[in-house]
Amino acid sequence: MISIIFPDNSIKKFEKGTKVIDVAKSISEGLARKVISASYNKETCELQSELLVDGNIKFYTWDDDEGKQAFWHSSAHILAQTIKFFYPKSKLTIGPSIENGFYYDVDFDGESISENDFQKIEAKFLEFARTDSQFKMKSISKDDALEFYKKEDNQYKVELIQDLDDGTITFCDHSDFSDLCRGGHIPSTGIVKAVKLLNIAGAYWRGDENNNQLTRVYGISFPKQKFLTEYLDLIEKAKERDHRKLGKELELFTFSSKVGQGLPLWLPKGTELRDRLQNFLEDAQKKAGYKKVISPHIGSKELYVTSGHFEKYGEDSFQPIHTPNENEIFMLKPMNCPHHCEIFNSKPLSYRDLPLRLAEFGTVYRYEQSGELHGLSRVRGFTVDDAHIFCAPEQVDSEFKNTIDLVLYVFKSLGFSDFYAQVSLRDPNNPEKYIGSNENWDIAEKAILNAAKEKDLNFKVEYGEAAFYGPKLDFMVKDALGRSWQLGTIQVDYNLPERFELTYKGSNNEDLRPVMLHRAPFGSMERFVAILLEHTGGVFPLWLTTIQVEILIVSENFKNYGEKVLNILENHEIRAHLDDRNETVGKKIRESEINKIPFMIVVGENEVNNNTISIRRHHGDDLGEMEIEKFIDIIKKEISDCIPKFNIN
RNA sequence: GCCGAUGUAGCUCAGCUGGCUAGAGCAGCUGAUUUGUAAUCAGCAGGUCGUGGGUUCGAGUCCCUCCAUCGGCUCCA
Repeated sequence: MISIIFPDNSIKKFEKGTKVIDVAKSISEGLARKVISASYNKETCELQSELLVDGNIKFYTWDDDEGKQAFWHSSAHILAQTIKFFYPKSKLTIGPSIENGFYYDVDFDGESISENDFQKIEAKFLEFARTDSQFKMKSISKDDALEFYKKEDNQYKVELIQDLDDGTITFCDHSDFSDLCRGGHIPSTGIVKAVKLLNIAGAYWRGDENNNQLTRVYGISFPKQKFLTEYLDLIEKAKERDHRKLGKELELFTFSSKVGQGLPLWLPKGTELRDRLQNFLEDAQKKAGYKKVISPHIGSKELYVTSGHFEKYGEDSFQPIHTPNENEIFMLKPMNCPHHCEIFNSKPLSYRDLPLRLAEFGTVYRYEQSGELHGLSRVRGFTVDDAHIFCAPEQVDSEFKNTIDLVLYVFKSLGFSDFYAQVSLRDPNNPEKYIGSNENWDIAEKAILNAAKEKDLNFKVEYGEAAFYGPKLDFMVKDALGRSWQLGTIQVDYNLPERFELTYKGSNNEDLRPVMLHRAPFGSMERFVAILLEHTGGVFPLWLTTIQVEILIVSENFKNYGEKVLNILENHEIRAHLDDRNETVGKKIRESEINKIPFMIVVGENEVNNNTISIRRHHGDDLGEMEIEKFIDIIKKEISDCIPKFNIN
């Protein structure tokens, strides 16, 4: 007999060799019907697995993430089966589940597949699913496994198997299809009732661009047709919040192929928005002891040779700018730090001057790969809300934590609650990728981890993601379609102070080396506005929005009164606009709604006679007729309630 | 940069298997209307069909080049 512990901590005895599904049945038939995957002692297992030792069991249904992963992973098997049916010569590689669905990477070996083929593949997929074939795991010797794929001339699977130990290799069979697989399936194919292939893309074998490029087929599947319909609706709705669409509709920014790829043009409304964000952060930074500086958009090549960036990125960036003097070479500024180092160097400093916090909304230019450009989220010219904190080593800890506070303040002010922190450390296997001493890296990495813990951040550690000059902590936020983007960032740098030979005088008149912190709460103005648009759907907080009040006159006869109202509002520093066009009220309201104006004021004969205004909110709430002063109180209170307040402790 | 898809008026789209002067709605302009909570009516104007080349008696439609955009991959100081 073995003892099995359930999630509620109850313990039951079972015969050794009892199947997982039978354990589920022992609880209830209902559970046994719903359960689609399970874990035993924290490892995924099959429902048909026989339990041989004591352990903790957990059952998963479609409602659990683990259940969905098993469902989609199993769907990838069916997709592979279908692809093999239509393209017998194709070579399968890997087919995992992902956050939303699954994919399979396939080498089609000269044959081609396109979206036009999706329909027939989906139909065949469902046909295979309806055979309701069980997923069955089997162990196989390394030699047999290699033999199996060598016969198919599948070098990818051979490569995978060669990395595995004999005795640990398993295949999963369903119907007449067999695939190398670690496990974690739903019981049978019949549970999959709906499937949709989403797109095809190129993907490099093992994620390395020096390897063959495979064809990745993305799909998603569901246990009910209805869920698929709902999912597709959700995607359509999310596309409505795409910042590229909203940016065009709200006239915030544009691009021109004549200006160049990835070079955004900020329109008047977008510029106002961006300025307001900039002022908001600058106010906070002023209170937090930052000093503003300004540096030019180019710098001599020597500057970047000194910083090490030329060696690292020179080939892949915008190329040097030449002058009539043969030996004079400048580079477009790809970052602000080297300039700020020279500002630090501009006069002798002592420990009493530290921490020195130099802030600049600095525009930089990076030659991003053309395929990477994405609306405002990834561009070639952008403005970093940059600052560099030069401090004594013993100040790193507190400066780092204060900076986290500033970033959290920015996020909170703009309603970003769904984010996580990514701590990026060295790749322990490739120490040569980084510059700076091991000792300094250790100190910096420890400082970041401590700060993240102490500030109670929801963080995960990624090895090998550090910048070449130091470890960092990035604040990651998702866009409308669930893609993660880095916004705020804080980076420790022991390297540039070394390269620029930065020193300050200690209390004993000795020369000491400062530590540098790079930080940007927004990340960049471009990307921040992009994500802000997608999160708010273009309905910005009242304090941030460009036009707070649109005044609509019922007819031209009330233009004078409208102007009077406009005047009063402007005197109270409320951002209002008078729509005095010769159009119907209905049309003006419709346009104000489309432009997402928070308040609409309607004035006509009634209002003129009563010396009042009528208020309508965005989305249709009618606040009725009231005196102007009363409205001013209401809107002022709302603005002050939502306007961010920054207090330093 | 790589794989795949897309590109018709300022915007959103129609244009069948190649066949007369390429259509619509919105936006714009002009005029009428003086309007009460999500589109008043009429008229006008607006396109070398992304670019360059090719096939053809004939190309928005077929083929190639380049450019840009979109979905991924790789990259992201």
